[in-house]
Amino acid sequence: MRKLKFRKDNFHQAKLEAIRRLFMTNSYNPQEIEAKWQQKWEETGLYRQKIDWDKPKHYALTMLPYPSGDLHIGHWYAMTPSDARARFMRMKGYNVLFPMGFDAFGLPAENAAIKRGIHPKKWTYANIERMRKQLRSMGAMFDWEREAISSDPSYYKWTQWFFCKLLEHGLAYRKKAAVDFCPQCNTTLAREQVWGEDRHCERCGTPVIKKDLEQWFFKTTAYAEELLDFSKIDWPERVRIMQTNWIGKSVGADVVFHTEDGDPIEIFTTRPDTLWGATFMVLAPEHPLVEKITTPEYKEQVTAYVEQARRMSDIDRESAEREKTGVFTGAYAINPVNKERIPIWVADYVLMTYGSGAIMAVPAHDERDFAFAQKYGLPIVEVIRMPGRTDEDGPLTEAYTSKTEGHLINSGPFTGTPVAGAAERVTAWLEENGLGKKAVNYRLRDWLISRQRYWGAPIPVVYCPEHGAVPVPEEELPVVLPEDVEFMPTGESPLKFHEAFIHTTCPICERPSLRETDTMDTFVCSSWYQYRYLSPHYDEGPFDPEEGKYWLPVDQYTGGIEHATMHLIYTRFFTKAMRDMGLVDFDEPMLALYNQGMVLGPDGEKMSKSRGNVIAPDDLVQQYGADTVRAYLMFFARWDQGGPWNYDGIKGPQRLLQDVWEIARYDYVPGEVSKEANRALRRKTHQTIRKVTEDFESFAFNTAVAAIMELRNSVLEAMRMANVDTAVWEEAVNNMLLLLAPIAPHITEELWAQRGQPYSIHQQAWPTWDPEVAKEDTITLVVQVNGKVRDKIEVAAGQDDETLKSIALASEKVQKWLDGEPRKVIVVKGKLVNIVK
RNA sequence: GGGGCGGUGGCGAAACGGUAGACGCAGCGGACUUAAAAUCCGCCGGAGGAAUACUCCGUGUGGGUUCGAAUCCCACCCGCCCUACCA
Repeated sequence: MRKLKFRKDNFHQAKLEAIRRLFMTNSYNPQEIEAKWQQKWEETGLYRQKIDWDKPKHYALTMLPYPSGDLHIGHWYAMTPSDARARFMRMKGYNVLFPMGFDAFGLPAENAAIKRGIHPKKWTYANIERMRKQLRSMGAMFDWEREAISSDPSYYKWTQWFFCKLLEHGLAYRKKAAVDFCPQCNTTLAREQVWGEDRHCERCGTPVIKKDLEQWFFKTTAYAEELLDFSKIDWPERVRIMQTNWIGKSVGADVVFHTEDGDPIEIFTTRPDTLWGATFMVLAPEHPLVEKITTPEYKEQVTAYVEQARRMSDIDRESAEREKTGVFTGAYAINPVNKERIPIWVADYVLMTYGSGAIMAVPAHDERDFAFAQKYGLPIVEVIRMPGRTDEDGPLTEAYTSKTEGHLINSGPFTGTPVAGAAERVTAWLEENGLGKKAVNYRLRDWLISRQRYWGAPIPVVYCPEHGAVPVPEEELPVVLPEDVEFMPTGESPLKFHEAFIHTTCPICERPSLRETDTMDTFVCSSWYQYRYLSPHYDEGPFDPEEGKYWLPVDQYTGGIEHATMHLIYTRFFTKAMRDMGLVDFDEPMLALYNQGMVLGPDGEKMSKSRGNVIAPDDLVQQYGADTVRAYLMFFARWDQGGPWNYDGIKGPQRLLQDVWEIARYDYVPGEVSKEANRALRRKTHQTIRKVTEDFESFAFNTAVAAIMELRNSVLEAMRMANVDTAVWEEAVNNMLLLLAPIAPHITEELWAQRGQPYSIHQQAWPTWDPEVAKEDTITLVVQVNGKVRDKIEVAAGQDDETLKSIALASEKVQKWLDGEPRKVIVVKGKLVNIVK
């Protein structure tokens, strides 16, 4: 196709100007129409989402916000594309559930109470009120009648109920352990909430300390193996990798060593094939056997070392760079495979929290053991021979750790066998000889859920002098958080001092007992919120099973990557536990997941109040209207990547909506109609439907908006030239509105109404394209010589390879570059010919 | 140390192994206006050239595979994120 060169048409130019002047009084006023339609949608219950077994369902979920007080642009960035996708699915014919709520327990509320004397409840609910309004201004299709707030007693009753159920099923337990404690927040933390090299608190950044406390745990490790299976969900590889690494599965063997006095010491190793090279053992300072086996002459220094390790912060202790330290206990163990007598040491590089808290040390084939052996002059015995190495090469200068290259030496029956597969063979041999057994260890720890704070769901447990920890019976739930409390400047939980709360009776024997004063980690609340949304007022269970049958599980989840190893593991754990309790009949809470990126400040840095680079959505909505803000957020970058905010960039989408406003209201009168122009506009319309549909499917919102802009450009061209039939014009304009409806719901609704179309545009069927109409009549045949473009020829579409080849060879421009017969000619169907000289 | 993601015009970005830079922003020239804003028309990767003829160079760097590479492979540099004595 020759590109249509349009001449400027003065008549229509003048007409356009006249029309534009007319619109001055009737111009696009987002504030007015947005408020109007938000109200109408609410009045007509347009977004009420009800079970309809005749329609396929789609449960779209976006991560619920914490009610911090103001809706951040990041919330808009997470929610508006999710909303657009949900609207798209609805127009595609799905019955879509798209709920919203608040993760309303948590520390900031309590800190505000301490700092400014406002009660956490008052602070939280005032914030929720404010944020609800802001959320409404987005024009999202949230069904507000399904709103759930985790700090409502009607919600946390069921959080507590889940606690009791987990306890009943052996998935919750209490134990004394050295746990991470944030001195600033005055509470213990889950392992996942301790971040970074300096091991700081996720919330406030203060380095954590270790404390020995009785705490409640959820047994996430019970599902460690199943959590590694992602075969039933379509989640980003990145999240799967992060979870896999976090769970950290290692396969090896448990081997029992014995001290000379016969005390057994169990160790876990991933390298049973190096057993013959174990030249000493190391116990963690906290290991229970340390005290027993230490000989009198070493008692003093061992005790001192253990004391010192206990006092040392995790930062120092767990830093890999630090030089390893340790002390000899005076005791010896017998290596079970070769009966060698090997010394037992205590060193803090061995952690009590992993494996059994004791290791066999094989300095020749483990970097840490090598460094330790060198420092303390312990023997290094090589048992895996590196290919090409001989005895003449002298002692090893570093640990040789390959599991694939080399063969075993000095290893009894295994001497001479290749290292590849040796671990498995040795494990089998250990089992046959009763020396050890195959074992699997996970890095994943059980989830510590106790928090020494007030603003959370109370752990529903009573401590009876007779019966110990007794769960509160279901009919007495919820254990209500008392409101008449006084906040300590230290951050200490006021529950501890609330006499009426603490003192109760044992549910079993009615003896005076004390209530648990710890509350649950807020991640417990958010582990099951997707179920509460189904029926937030239901009071016979956490959710109405009738609703569950229809809506569950979540089909599409969207949210930030930062929850990969926290919320997203916890909620999977919850669902698996719920399945095993018979509450649901599926294995995974969310079938598909998509992670959006982050909007950065205009300076390219993470937005923060202290940097002063925060973009306030309220101001933007005030200035441009919600539709423009939505369109810009979807347009400016790939959704999964995000990027810096750009003040000028928003003008593009603003002009788009402005143009759409004028186009849709334009009283089109055809002038001199050309068949070619008709065909071209229809083609563009149908191509755009195809492009936008595909882009919505794959979350490529930026190119979807770009495609609509292109259609806008074509429609403006037709407006100027007045060279298409009215029917073609109408088709283009109506489809443009339909395609834009999920992105800019207000303006499209308004224009749809103004054009006399039935309410609501959001209930219309998503447009379909006709491949025949969308097809190109001509193609640009690219002709290359040796891979370099030498000509571009417009030819009719659908010609066979031979024809394209002869057209290409006939080109004068191409002939210039040829001398004689080409060696080879490659034809790419309907696209390109490459001539190889 | 390990793992992941990314590096394309002045900027945000497009591009099933097949015309690099769609779409948008900014900029420049022009129209309209007393003027500005808005709007409209045109140009817009770099070099050479009077040129909308044409040629060469261009997707972080260096190699490789291929008729053909931003795209696939190897090595390296830079940026961001996660993880880190896990036996």
